Amino acid sequence: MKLGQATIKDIAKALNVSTSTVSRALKDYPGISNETKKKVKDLAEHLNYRPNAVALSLRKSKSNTIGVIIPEVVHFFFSTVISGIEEVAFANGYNVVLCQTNERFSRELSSIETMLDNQIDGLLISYSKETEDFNHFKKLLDLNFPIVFFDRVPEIPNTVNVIVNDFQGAYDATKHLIDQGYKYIAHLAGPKNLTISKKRMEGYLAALTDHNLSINNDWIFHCPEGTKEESLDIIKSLYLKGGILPDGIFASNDIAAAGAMVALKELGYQIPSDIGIVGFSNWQFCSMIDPPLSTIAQPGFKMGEIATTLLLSCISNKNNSDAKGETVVLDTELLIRQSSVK
Amino acid sequence: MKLGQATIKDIAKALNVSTSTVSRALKDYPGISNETKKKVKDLAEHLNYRPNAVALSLRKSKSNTIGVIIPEVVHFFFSTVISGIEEVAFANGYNVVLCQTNERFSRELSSIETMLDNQIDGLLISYSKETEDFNHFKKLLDLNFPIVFFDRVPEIPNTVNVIVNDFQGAYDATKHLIDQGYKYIAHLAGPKNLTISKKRMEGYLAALTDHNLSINNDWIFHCPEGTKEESLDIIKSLYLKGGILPDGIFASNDIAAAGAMVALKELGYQIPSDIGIVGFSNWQFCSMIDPPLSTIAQPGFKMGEIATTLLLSCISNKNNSDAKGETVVLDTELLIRQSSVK
DNA sequence: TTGTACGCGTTATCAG
DNA sequence: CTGATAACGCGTACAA
Repeated sequence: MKLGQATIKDIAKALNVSTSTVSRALKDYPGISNETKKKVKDLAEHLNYRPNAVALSLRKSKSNTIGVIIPEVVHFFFSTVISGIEEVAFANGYNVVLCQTNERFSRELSSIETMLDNQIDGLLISYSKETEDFNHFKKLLDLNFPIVFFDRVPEIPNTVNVIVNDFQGAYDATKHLIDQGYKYIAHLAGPKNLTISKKRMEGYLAALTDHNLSINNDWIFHCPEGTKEESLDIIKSLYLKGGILPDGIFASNDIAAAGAMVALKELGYQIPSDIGIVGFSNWQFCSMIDPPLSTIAQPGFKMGEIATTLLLSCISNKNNSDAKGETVVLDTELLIRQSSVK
Repeated sequence: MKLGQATIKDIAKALNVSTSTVSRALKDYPGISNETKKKVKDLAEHLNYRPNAVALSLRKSKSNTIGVIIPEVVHFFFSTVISGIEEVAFANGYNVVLCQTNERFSRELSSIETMLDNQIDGLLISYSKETEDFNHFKKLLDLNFPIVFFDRVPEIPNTVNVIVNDFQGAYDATKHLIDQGYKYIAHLAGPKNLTISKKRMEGYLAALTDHNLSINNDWIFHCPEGTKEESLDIIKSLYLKGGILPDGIFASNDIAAAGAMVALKELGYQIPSDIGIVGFSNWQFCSMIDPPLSTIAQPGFKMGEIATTLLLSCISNKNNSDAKGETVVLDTELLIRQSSVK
């Protein structure tokens, strides 16, 4: 909207100079007399002049804005990443526009379109669960448009990615359960088409194998929704079936772990004495529930910072075309709480 | 950045017509032959033409973008509000730029400035804990700039606000504790300068008074931080002091309630049999902790929807100047879980 | 039915 | 040291 904001033109008119003079004076360009410079600056301050960012974008074909696309804000990990992104972006004079896809592919597509219409200089994205086709990314990458993927990264060559070591995190979690004496460990896995789900599953399997524990495919459950209810139902029906049952659960996310915990408690099991549980992400509630949930902490803030730093450097190096792909892998941390300590 | 995107000019050149013809053809203006219209549209589609939103903003002095300022994304309530905002905004062709202040006044100021530089059409804001001076809002309001306040609203006449009935929510929570037989009810209050804190306190006090319970000022604690640790410390030191102690706690937010719960459990109290607890906001963890936490649910999504609807109508009615203030009050809902049921 | 010219706010370039 | 001009991409009043 129009705020009656003073423009460079207004200043020029008031001072009887040209707009170019005003522009130069304001930016301390060489070759402006101190006198006019002072006059201009004083008036600008007095009128509370602020350059119109839209006009600048148009003129310079650069908006100083980056787009961020995430699945959901109501998600501890992602909201932490956002904070990291904002910090670095603001510190470097960049603005952030944010869209959540609500895990829907169509929303992802339309968000990207809109952001491009608005001339964003680059894109940070963690794609939706529904996204199985990466052509919308490839098209942009072919045009040399700066994109950094974080957490959920596509299998496309030469992209710039920031991820956590999901394999290692899952391995650590599972090994920890094993070290605690749990021998029959089930896994609540994430959505099938996400690499993070696969890596976590692999870490889980590797830990079992490395410790000579057998793998039971009936104890690996996919949780496409990721809701508490989903895992609650899964675990309940598993334990109600009877037979040989797991004495440990590694869940690929905390919500699923919490659901499992509720289910087990309702069935009368004691945690951690009967069954040990470890989650993934370190949501705030982990330390609040009973027993407190052991989990794998992901450095979300740091991920946001790094992803943004990388993106900004992509943006400035866009000419030096030889853009090799790059994947930064951040370490996770096993947080041992009571849910897994016998 | 420049994406090699086709412009209206490119189409015009390719078709040997003027840019105005192209412009008109694309928008189905009257007075364009069907023939050229078709040619233009076909080529536009073929080139994947999309209008440059920045140029449009400049031309029309309208960006179709609204700014949203909140204290923190990592906050269940606010992230829910964001979803509501996005829904309505997108449905009406508006974009959303988001900034979090991290509860800092300086960040609030700078975010607003930046957003104005980017020509946002209106602002949705829930201000920071540190904000005690509202001049930055007043200035904009005087210029007739569209602002809608939500949840945390300033005491300025004739503003447009969306809030929940904090008084009633707090009253319901406290009354519920009383109905359950708790007689000595403490209050963990929010930051002093927020109206929501005051209202919740008032609701708490009114419920006590209405039920002939005495008010004990030593049992009212302010929690400026709102962290778990803060309330944990407060409650621990209270109960370690001994003497007559509360048998009920109404916390003005769930995190504080959770902290209190941890403290009490560590001290060996049973919840809810010894002490009943009710929180405020209905974070996801409420149903996961043990015992599940009774709380007051706030309709965050709806608040976002309504606030945005109001803002958009402010934006379109900016001429019909007689803008009276308006405050929409949404109902809360008492969710009774085990933490408060004797 | 179509084209010309201008302006939105800014800066880069070229002249003076 | 300063000014005029063009351009970024688009829409529109006016002219033809």
